Amino acid sequence: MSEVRVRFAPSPTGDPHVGNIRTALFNYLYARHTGGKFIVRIEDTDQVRLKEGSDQAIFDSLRWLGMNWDEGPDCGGPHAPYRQSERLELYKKHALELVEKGMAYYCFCSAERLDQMRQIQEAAKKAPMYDRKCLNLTKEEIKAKIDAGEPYVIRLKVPREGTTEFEDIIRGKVSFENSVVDDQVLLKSDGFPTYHLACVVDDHYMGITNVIRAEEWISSTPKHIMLYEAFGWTPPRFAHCPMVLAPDRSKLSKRHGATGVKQFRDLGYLPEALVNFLAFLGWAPQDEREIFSLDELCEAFELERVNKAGAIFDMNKLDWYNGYYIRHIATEDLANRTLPFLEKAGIVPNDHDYLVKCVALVQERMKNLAEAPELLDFFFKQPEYEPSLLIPKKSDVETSKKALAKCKEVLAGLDAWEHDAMEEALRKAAEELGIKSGQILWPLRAALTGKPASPGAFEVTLVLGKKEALARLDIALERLSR
RNA sequence: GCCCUCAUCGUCUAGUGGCCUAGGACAUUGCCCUUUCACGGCAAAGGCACGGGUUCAAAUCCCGUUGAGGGUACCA
Repeated sequence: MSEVRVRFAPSPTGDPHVGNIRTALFNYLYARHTGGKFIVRIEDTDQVRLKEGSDQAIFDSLRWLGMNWDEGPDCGGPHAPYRQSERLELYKKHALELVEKGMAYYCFCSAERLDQMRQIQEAAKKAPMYDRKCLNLTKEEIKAKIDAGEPYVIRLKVPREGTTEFEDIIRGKVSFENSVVDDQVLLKSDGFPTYHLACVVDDHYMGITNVIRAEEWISSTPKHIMLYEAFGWTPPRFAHCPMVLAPDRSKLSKRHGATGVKQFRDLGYLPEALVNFLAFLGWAPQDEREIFSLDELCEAFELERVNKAGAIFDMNKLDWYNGYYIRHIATEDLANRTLPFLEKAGIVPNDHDYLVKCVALVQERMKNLAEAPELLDFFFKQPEYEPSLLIPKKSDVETSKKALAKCKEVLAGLDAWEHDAMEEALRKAAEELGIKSGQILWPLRAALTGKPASPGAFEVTLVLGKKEALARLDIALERLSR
């Protein structure tokens, strides 16, 4: 058995969609699991949909998620070029070869005529299909039209009889009546190939052994198989992955919110979380583990275990994964990753050790990196808050004043600036005042953080330092006295 | 319309004829921990789309129905 070779073949139309990236992931995992090669190929055969900078967005996204490739437009390889717009001659040559063999033909029909034809067919409740008007043009007629500069396309001559079937790795046997397959355009009038021609030619010459792609391609697979047969090539093995769906079960699209990989990065998702989540959309291991690193996925992934049914992209689960990874990476690492988000919010931590200490306190509360500023801002500036925040439920102004004054006294007199001593001293203080610990700890915490929810009072006090803590207590006391 | 594909808790899924009284995770609810919010722990609720077969035995096999998704372009 020869080496597995798979490819991710996106068209450069912008920030890659998470659904496409999930397909890329499955390709990548299959390649790494089998010790095969993972190839990136840019399918830029549609000049209309091209978007500037897409190649880079694709490379960035793959790299960000940790998927590296063995051959591609940027790094080359034995079957370069890996950008279809640079292989036009090859496609044209093969289209012509099929015309020569009588398996494809020139078509001079205008877009308008095709449109009209389809409308009539639809009105008659028939499947829209090319009517083969140009199938029987004579050599002379064809030559005359070409010489006259008439635009043309080349169409595959699909047999009207028989069936075409294939064994899908995920779905098993899939079969189509040839009579429902249209005479697909192979070469467009602008000289570019259609996807169908280009991917078959490239997959053949690039030695692709397994075509792993989304379910939406099932219906075009018979056309591809016919092409392999027409050229006399052995088709690769096919595996059609389930679709990634929106919560309403429709195709996940922009109207459902974030769909691009870069969007998720900007929203504060960790690549580890996105990878783990995406891998579990349509695949599950044999055991009940939920947490897998990319390497562990490579180890465990089996194409045969991929599900058939479409999977809804569940943000809740993604959030859980993200929170999980945030809690489990090193604090130092997390601090570095929050930096861009903090800076964007105008928080510029100049003391790295201090930042790490602060991050440690919010690590188990953070669901995504974008929350870092609102979780951490009070560590870097005096917080704004309503005085009422200083008064916990079942307490009152006077008690809070008393408590805060006592805090000042206790903290100022504390020699050992560490957790246990502070806790002991403050709890004792509450006892002396005859109030519950919550009646002293809530005001303290609120005075320091300005938030109803935050890390614990002792931890925050410790990190903020004696001087800052006392200053904030003064401000709190002042606010309560207004 | 036609063609293809699919169908287990709300969601992602385990399950390949008896280990299923259908397991796990997310979400939800309750309790515990607790100065708050989280985290963590414990518990609860919640599912084999429907109808026929086959079989001693079916979530698992077959047929049909329904529903959902995809395709039906000189887009990929």
